[in-house]
Amino acid sequence: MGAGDGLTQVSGSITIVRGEEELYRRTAHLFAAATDLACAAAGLASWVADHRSEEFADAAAARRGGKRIRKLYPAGLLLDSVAARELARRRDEIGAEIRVTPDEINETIIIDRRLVILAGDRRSGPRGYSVITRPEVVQGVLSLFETAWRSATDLAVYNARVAEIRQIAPAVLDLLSQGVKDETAARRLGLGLRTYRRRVAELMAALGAESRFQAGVRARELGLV
Amino acid sequence: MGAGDGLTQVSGSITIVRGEEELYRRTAHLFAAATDLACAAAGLASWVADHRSEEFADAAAARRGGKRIRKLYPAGLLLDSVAARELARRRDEIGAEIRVTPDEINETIIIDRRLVILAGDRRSGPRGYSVITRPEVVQGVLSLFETAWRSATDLAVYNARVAEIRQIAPAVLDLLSQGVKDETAARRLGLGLRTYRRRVAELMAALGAESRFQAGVRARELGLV
DNA sequence: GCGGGGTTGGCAGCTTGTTGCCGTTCCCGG
DNA sequence: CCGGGAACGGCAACAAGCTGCCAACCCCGC
Repeated sequence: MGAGDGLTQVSGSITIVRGEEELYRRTAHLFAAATDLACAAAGLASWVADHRSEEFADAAAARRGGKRIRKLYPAGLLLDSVAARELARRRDEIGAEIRVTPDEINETIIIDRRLVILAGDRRSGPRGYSVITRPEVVQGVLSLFETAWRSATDLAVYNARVAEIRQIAPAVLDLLSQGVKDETAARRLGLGLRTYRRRVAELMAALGAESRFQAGVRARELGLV
Repeated sequence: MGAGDGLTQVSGSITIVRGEEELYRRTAHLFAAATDLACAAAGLASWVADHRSEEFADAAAARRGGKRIRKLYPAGLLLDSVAARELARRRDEIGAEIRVTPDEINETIIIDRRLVILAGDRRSGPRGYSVITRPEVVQGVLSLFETAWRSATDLAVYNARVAEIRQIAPAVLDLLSQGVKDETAARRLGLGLRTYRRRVAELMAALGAESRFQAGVRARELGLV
């Protein structure tokens, strides 16, 4: 069943594509023609997040034609100034509306409200992508995206909000990832313990984490540590 | 100063090489000719860990010639059965002596006790590798490696030790990375709280982590979550 | 100078996490 | 059956983490 060509056909309206090159081959024309694109990305560098920005430079140039591009990213990305700048660049050069959320994101692309690409588990081998055109599924995913979009925060707004914590984030995250206890870390940074813990709580909020283990996973995932 | 060819010459005996392809190009002959190889790897998939296993298949075939290959890996890798099997394969097919340690590892390769390759920070752009022949530095790094090697545990021994925790590790790690509290997690796994916490403590020991944040970072780093 | 707003840091109460202790249970070997 | 060893799970003591409270301080505008 197509085991050799990186493609698995599951049903008439759900297709599993293995690997990003194959996905690109099959979907490039859809992106080029799309007038409405919605993406939820787990990070800065994934295919979902970045997929061939050149096409979107083209799309941006055609923005007068009514193309709409929306991208949803993890809020934690803005703890890193390089990533923050890159997101702003994507917004400005590509004309994408960008919002961020501390909630965990399932990597998703929705094209013209009628085709959905879901990224599979990243852990095992070449990544699988589900390409779905079944209307009920598309509507369901779109509904979830809209909900997430509505509760997300505009890039510029959130960026301003975390500008200050971003200054201290690397130091705090570094100490946390070394297993340093709060009292020691606070002393090293010349902060009171209460203030250090405030900083940690702010970082955890941005990472959308409810435990320190989860925060560690998230921080590593986003390349912050 | 070679900015265009992926190579930066720092001094007569310390060379910075940018990117793994370039590093391979410059060192392949050294690996082929090496009779003593010592590697400390941060994970399963990094260049340091895996660098062209074909060459070592050759090396294994030539084992009668007196080649010695030692590899040091993070103990946490053995929490994953796929990784555990892969390490055993590398030991058996390549004839490498493999030990594991819970301590944090700096990615290092030592060739014939006279050349050292240190992997640089993985966070920014193409990875830099320092190729060092300066004897004092080589001896220093070698000394550190020997110390780590001595305190490390043989693969088979550690593997047997964690075989049982490995069964439950995925479930525990999954719950931890979702931010689930201990009491809830224990109930979900049908364990008493004290036993769940024993499991968590064992996982943290294998990960060499002293805080849950650090454990989360390590677990993610090793691809366990 | 005064008032308002925001931040800091110590304190305290509470929750969560860490680990020793010990009785209970199970398994295995003699 | 008995004894020994290991694991489980409840309990408790303690440490670490979370967060509200509030006084003190700083900055800014009027």
